[in-house]
Amino acid sequence: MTSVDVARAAGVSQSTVSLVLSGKGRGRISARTEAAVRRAAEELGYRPNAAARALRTGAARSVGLVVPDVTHPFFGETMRGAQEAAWTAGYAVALVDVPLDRPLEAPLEALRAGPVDGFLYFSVEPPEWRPGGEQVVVIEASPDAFPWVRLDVEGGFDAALGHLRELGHTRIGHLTSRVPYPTFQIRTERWRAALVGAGVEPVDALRAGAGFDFDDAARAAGRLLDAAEPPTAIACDDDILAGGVYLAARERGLRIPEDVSVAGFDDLDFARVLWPPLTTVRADAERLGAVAFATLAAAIAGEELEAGQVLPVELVVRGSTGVAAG
Amino acid sequence: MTSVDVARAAGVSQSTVSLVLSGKGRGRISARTEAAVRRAAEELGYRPNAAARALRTGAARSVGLVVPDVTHPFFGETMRGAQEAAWTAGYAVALVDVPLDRPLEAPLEALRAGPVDGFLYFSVEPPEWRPGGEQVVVIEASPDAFPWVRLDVEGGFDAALGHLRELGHTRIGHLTSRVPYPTFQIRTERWRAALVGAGVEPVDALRAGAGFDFDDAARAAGRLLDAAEPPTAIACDDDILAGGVYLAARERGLRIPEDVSVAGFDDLDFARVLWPPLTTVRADAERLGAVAFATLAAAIAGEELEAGQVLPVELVVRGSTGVAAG
DNA sequence: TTGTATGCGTTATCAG
DNA sequence: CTGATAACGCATACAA
Repeated sequence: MTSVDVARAAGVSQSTVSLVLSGKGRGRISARTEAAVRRAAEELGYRPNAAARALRTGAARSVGLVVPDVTHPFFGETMRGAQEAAWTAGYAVALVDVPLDRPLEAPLEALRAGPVDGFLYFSVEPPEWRPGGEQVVVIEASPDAFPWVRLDVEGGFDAALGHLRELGHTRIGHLTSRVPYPTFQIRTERWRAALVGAGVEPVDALRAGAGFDFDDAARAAGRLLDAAEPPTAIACDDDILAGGVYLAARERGLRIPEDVSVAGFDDLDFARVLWPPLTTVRADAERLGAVAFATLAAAIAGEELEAGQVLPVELVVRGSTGVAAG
Repeated sequence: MTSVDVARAAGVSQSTVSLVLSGKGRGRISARTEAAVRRAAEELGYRPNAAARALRTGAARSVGLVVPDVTHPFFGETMRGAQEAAWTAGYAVALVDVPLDRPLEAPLEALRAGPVDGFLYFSVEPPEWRPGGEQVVVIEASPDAFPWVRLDVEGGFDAALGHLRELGHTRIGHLTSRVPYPTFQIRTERWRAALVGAGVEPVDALRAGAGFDFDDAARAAGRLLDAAEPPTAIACDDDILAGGVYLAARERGLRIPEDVSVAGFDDLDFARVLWPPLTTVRADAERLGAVAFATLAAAIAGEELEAGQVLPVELVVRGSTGVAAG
């Protein structure tokens, strides 16, 4: 079933078929011929061969989506936003899930061979080289060298920290991601600033790093809570980490928020189901993904674009934060 | 950067390059020539053009992954398993997120044009037609007509129900998915059977359906709990639905498990962070995905394969289930 | 307004 | 053992 078959059925040449179906025949092909071609294509169930088209045009109309953890709900939402935007723009989406502790190169290698016109890196640092002509947009990662989209992490974390300070907390702990990415480094900076502002030394005993799983986060939170002078509140880089604090507090018989306040980041769905419901910073992950794709599409189309975009976030106060004890 | 460039650099013909790099030169190409070709390819950073190869061979070495909800952690894990298996087999993975209330055809149409050699349908009913020669494997959906992989839902749900009955529960409610898929219909059948076995009529007042989000699940659970004769335990089709029961119970001042026991299905990560931790049925979603891909790969390779596979699950008893009150 | 001819980069057949 | 050469299906410059 190729354009040649359609041409034969419609009694025209192959190039006419191509012209008609690509829409580039506008005004050059007679209405009758056009109708005949369309009908033949329809009847035969013709669909253009993507490989041939890609070979000929040099564009695959598909983009690669690189995420560090498909199972993290935040990425799930971001992926949904990106993939929905991509599909409506006629782009397919290739998924690449690369755990951060594994080399990127291998899986990407395959895609760089042509199946993909560009990459969306979600919280993953793109490799240095750019051998092919693929476009790249980074989301929540280092903005150097590539167009980027990110959340207003400063504003969000400041809001959470400010909320905690208003409740009288000064010894605020920070449960941080072990991934050394800018988005998390920003959080650490704001945390330091907030503590200094509160007249408290941002000592290492008030910080602990963990991966994005509840058990690891619980262990790290435990170290914070077991310290000689434990924090009265813990600001977390992420809701998953905050979940770890719940686990650690529970093990130690500590009540939230009476004994320790907890604030998260992302507003994942499960945050509301926790008890008490988690105070967190809401981010529109789906929009983040959609904007990222739009940026990439513009780059692929060769359009001029702003270097970066910052999306707003919003503090959501729920039950896990309360006035500082004593 | 094409094979022609490599040929020129190595001082051989283009077809020799192809032979060497595809490994089909085994024993026909001299070691010296082979080395020269490989070195030239290496130095030039040559990588075969995927579109050209796909056009020539008719195989894209990529598969489509169709899921109803990328943000659901269960699909996240399944996708991870499938995509990891795919990458190690040299296949790329195209992601298609199709909410169940939306038509499948549009997004699939694009992929059927050739970029994809086969489809993995996760909890999505594949469309009837199979115009192209793509292979299809269905996961947790109707097994008719296609090879399938699924979880031992019967065994898992029976275990949960049996556990509840051992605790003395007879009026067991069922919070079910609104999606009319076999995997959920099976749960409903087992629930009916269990109630009948306990001498209780499986009336409609003991059943409620919801979508996979906490709010909707909470509303449905509320209807169960507000009934004249509410259930003393609720078996849920899924952990998200179980989360809804937590929300509904909390709103009504009911304690889990003292006033109502709750059992989930899937063992999503957040199940342990709930309070009390959720009793649920653990499913190895990652393996499900990996097995599904392996099945699809076999089908693409034209191998004979067993019609279906059932993967085991395991009951995990935690704090959300207790002895029946009264 | 339509048709002819060409090439995109590969693989694979067939001579040499 | 290696090199011409012919497709694969499409888009497009150019000719008619």
